[in-house]
Parts: sequence; C-alpha cells; structure tokens
Amino acid sequence: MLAAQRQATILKVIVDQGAARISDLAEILGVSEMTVRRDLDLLADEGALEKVHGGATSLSPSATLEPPFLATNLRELEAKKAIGKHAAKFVSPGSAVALLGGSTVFALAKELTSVEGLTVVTNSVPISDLFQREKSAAQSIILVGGSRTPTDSLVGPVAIDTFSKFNFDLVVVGTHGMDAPSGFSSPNLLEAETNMSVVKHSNTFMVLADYSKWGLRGFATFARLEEAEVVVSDSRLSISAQSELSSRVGTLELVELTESDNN
Amino acid sequence: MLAAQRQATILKVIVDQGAARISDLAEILGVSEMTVRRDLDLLADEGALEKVHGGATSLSPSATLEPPFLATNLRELEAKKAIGKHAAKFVSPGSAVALLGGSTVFALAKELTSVEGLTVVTNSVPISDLFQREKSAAQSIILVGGSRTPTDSLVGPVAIDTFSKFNFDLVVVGTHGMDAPSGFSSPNLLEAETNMSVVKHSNTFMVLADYSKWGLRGFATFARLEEAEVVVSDSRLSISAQSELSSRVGTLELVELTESDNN
DNA sequence: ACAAAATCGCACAATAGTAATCAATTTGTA
DNA sequence: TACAAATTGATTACTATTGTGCGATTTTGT
Repeated sequence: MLAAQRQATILKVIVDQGAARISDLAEILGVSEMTVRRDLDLLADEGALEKVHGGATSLSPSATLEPPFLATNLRELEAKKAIGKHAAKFVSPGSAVALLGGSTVFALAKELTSVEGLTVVTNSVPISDLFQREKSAAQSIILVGGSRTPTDSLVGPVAIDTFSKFNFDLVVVGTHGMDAPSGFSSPNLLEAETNMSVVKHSNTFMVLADYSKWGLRGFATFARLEEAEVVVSDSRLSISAQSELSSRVGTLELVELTESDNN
Repeated sequence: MLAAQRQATILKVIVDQGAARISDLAEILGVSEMTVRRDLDLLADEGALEKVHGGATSLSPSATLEPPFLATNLRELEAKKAIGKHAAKFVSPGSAVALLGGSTVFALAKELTSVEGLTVVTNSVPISDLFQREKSAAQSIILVGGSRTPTDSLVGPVAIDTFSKFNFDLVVVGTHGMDAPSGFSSPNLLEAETNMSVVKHSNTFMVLADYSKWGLRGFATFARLEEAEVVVSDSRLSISAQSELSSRVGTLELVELTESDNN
C-alpha cells in the first residue's frame, strides 16, 4: 500500500470514528507504530486531525466548530463511546428524547442517528450539528434556544422555556460530578437550572457518567441521586461507589472496557 | 502492446483504483519497472496523475478528501462584506438586535463582534458560532431554538415562539429574492414564517440584499417592500430596480464596490 | 504523590524506490 | 539488407521511506 493511500485511510478512520489509537492503526495497516506516528504528524501539520497521547482525534466533524469536544485523552473517549452504545439500548424507536449537554451524551447521540422515527430535543450545538450531518429520514431534531456555555450547550431562561413545551419519554444528561451528599452537579449555575427543569418533564431520567465523575462536586446540584432511574457508568468505578449508587439510583448499569473496542 | 495502449491502461487502473504501485503495474503489464516509470513521468507531465514514492495516485479526489467548499465567488463575497460593513453603521452600542439567517447577515455579524453592550438574538447557528469564537465582553448572545434548515438557520414554531419573547431595536434579515409584486421572499416556508413573525417585534426592519437578489422570487413572501425601513444593497443594482426600491422602501442604501476592499 | 505501565520520538539500520547510463531490441525507411 | 531512431531492459549509485532499540516523557493506578 502506498504512503498516500495509507494516510488517506488513517484520515478516513479518524473522521469516521472520531478518533483512533496508534496501536490499532498500526495493526490494521500492517505497518510499525513509528510509521503511523509519522503519518499522523504529517496529517496534523496539514491541520487534518489532532494528535493526542495514544492516537489522534478528528479535528472538527462539522465545518469549524466543536473544539471543546476534542478528547485530550483516548481512554476516556473509548469509555464514552462504550457508555453511549450501552445507553442507546434504552432508546426505543419512535420515542421522544431530550439530550442535554456533555460529551458523553454526544457519544450516545452518535448511536441514535440510525434509530427510526425519533424525536430529539437537545440544547447541545454539537449534537445538533451531528444530526444535521447524518440526517436520517423520519427523525425530528429540535435545538432549543438560549445562551451558549463554553461547552456549546444552550442554557438559561430561553432554554428552560423551550424545554417546558415538551414531554419526554426519556431525558438523558451528562454530569460533571456526582456523589452521595450532593447528587448530580454542574459547575455552571445556568446549566444546572436548565437540567433541573427538564427532569421534571420526563418519564425516565437517565444520567451518563464515566467513573471519573464520582466524588466530584460542581457548584450547583441539579438532581439528587435518588431521582435518576438509570445511571450508566463504566466498570472502573470503585466498589464503594458502585454499592452507594446501586442503593440509591433506580438501576446502575456498568460497561466493561475491553482493549479491542474498535467498533 | 503499443506504448500508447500501455499508458492508457496505466491511467485507467489509477483512475479506477485511485492509486497503484509501480511494481504491480510492471507485473500486470509484463514490462520492466523502468518502463512503467517512464510512462508515469510522461503521464505526470501531462497532468493526468501524480507520481508519488512507490507509484502514482489519481489527481481527482476519489481517493483523497474533497473539502466541502463554498461556491460563492470572490466578487459576491466582497459585496457581502461591504454591505455588512455599511449595515453595521445602523447598529448602535447597547441596542437589541435580531439577526436572521443568510450569508450577508453573517458578514454584518462579523462587524458587530466589536460593538459594545450589544444584545443579539439570532436563529443562525453560524452567527452563534462566530460570536462564540470572538467573544467580546459585555455582549449578550442568544441563539433561538427550532429545526435546522440546510443553511443552518433555526426555524419553525419553536423559533417563532422564542423570538416573540423579545422586542428589538433593529431586525436584520437577508433575503433570497425581492421584487415589486412579491416583496421579500424565501424558498423555505418555515423560514419565511419565522422571518415574518420577527418583523412584527421590531422598531426598525432592515433587509440586506446584494444586486443579484432583485427579480428573484422565493416560494413564500415574508414582507412587502413597503415594510422595510432600510434596504442595503450594492451599486450594481439596475437603475430601474433602484428607482423602484427607492419609492417603496424607507431608505435605500447602496455601497460602492472598490477593488481594494480588503477588510 | 509515587511507582508502574504505556507512549513518544530520536538516531541509526534496513529496506524499498528512483534516476542516470548504457546495452539490447524493435521499428521504420531506402 | 542495411542502418538510424526509438523503445525497452539491466546495472548501478543514490535517495526516500520504514523499522528497531532505547531513554525520555506522559498517563494511570493506588
């Protein structure tokens, strides 16, 4: 295989999947890791992708936005992907879903582009971008309004007001932190208020949070642990956290992180 | 086999497959690598393909990536920029402005990032992106909600409802077409309805439209010419269009296109 | 905060690809 | 048939790319 072809393949994989690790690319392509590194350097110089420790991530799935969604860390990216995939099982075709902020919820959104007849209401600009690109027919996508946070979520009174118009089968939120005394919390007051208001309009309230979120406390709490029907996390969650969560939330779902989770 | 046939075959293989290596071509054709090299040199000189280390690749972006690029020519871009710059004079610091869709309005938005104390409400995702990047302090930016059009505007009932919460000193819209009998119109019904509803909440209603918009009629009209307080266009507008517009709209502003309008 | 593990990237060795030269072969012409 | 021109193939020295070993750096687990 020619170098140019190899580089095109690498770029394609990374744009398709959002990211890839060097060891995987080296194996797939049958070349040494050093060669993959050199290719990535080249592509990164051209501005085609972003190198991160362990691999590379897509620079911008859409036109020119989404930099805050860049994973600085591949392991976390894999965890998010696995959590998103698992959470997707709770979304039935034809239902109405609210997706709130967060890169983990973004991973879930990727899985949902192929689900039929979904109505999605989101306050996340990147998620709206995603559905705009991968437009599956028979899906209805609404982006709510509001002010933009640094992570490209729309929050504040306008967002709250718009969400209040709808009733959801399922509300999914990512969280910045969770622990027993404070529940689920966010560093951004407006975001917390927005989350809080949406939870009221849902049948089922689901929280996505990888293990690192346990023990963190954001400035503002938007829900107690007991309010979550489902929490999806990963198996690196400490045993004590697992038991604490199990006893308080409706269901705790843990995903295993296999090394070879290459879709 | 004749040399010409051989070269045609090589070219076909490379166009078909996107790329080929010299050693493979030599084997397929039953000639030495040196001969293939000479053929490739020839074809590369003709600009039919590109030689790379180990082989050659197709020039056409079948194997490579095609950047999704805007087709608007440079001239139109300059016109939009000039119109945007002129329109910015109507925006006073501290006022509340609605910016609706359209690439010309986007040009205006670029000028507004440095205006102090502005409150901007827009239904355009690119405009929201712009302000997000160039965040000037003391500006309040709200993106309304709704469904996304192919041009990344948010429209529909949710957008209308959100706009209806506000009162604007100035509403700026771009238009897809304008003429005397149909007024200002858009090809998208939902977008037209959204525009129409916002106009009602404004003190001043401004339309940005370069000369090419005159005589075009979109599917749905959102305002009569008489409703516009200000129309900003460029001097290429025909004399008859100029007199027609002057007599019907509040003020017609025309910008000159100088060659050296580089920012 | 520390140690273990994974990853990085340099320097150099090994491999693969290139181009110049010249001899051998084919082709066209008288 | 003879012979020049063009084309092709082989040899060679040279250049570019790829792989490997290894210490430095970053990340991860406790």
